[in-house]
Amino acid sequence: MVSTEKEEGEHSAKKMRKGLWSPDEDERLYSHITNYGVGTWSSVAQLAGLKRSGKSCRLRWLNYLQPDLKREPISKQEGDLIVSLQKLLGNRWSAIAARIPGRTDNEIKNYWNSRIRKKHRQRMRADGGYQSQSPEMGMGQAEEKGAQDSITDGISLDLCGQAMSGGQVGHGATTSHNSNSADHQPSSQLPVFSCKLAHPGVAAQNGEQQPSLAVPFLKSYQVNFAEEEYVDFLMSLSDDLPEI
DNA sequence: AACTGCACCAACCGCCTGACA
DNA sequence: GTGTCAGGCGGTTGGTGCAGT
Repeated sequence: MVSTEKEEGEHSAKKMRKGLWSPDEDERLYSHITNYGVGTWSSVAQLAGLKRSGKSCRLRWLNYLQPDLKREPISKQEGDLIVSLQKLLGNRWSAIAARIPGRTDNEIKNYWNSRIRKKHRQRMRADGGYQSQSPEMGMGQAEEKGAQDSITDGISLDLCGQAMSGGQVGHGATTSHNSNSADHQPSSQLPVFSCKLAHPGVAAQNGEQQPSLAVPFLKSYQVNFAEEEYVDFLMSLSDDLPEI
């Protein structure tokens, strides 16, 4: 676990501290960055008096200390958006995070991985599972593929109406525009998916640097789909996406 | 009460890329 | 053209808390 200051002192002065951040370290890093900015991360670590690598400081700032981070758990709407964007962009967590304000790539990655595990376990229980896999496989390719299938199913079932800043993905019943509820629609009715999903295509095509969070959405689509067309539409968007 | 399995989360590791000398 | 360094990214690991047995 986290070594104490005394233990640190007993080691080489140059030895980098690892493990969980203490409140004091957080305070040092936060006040340094808010007062002086970042500059280079290695200098931040040095100037803030932290025995941490620049990488570690950067990670702590981006994933925890940044003032504009959301603290509440990922909502169902955000989860749906993550699923949709993962389908679209693959495991490019930073690209996905750039489209979900207040969320970090690490947070999204953790959410995704736990979701994959959950879906996969449900599937294993349901149909006897992938018995050819070794138990220590972890999140190997075969396991992930099985889980991906489940998640594709989840896209068509779980999406619900919610305005996001820049991107919207939602669905309502075919015969009704009342889609405010986050509950699943009855499966007896074919749902219609509405999708307003934006991406930075224009800027990238012009060779401009992709903005991180400030202006992530420069082009949008707003269409309605039957359920079986929805995933195809998301996939087709990927052809229009620039390499990010 | 003790144990076990699971979910969640924070952080590290290794690799890649771009900037710069 | 090449080497070095810092930053960024995705994958993975380890710790913690909670629920179930």
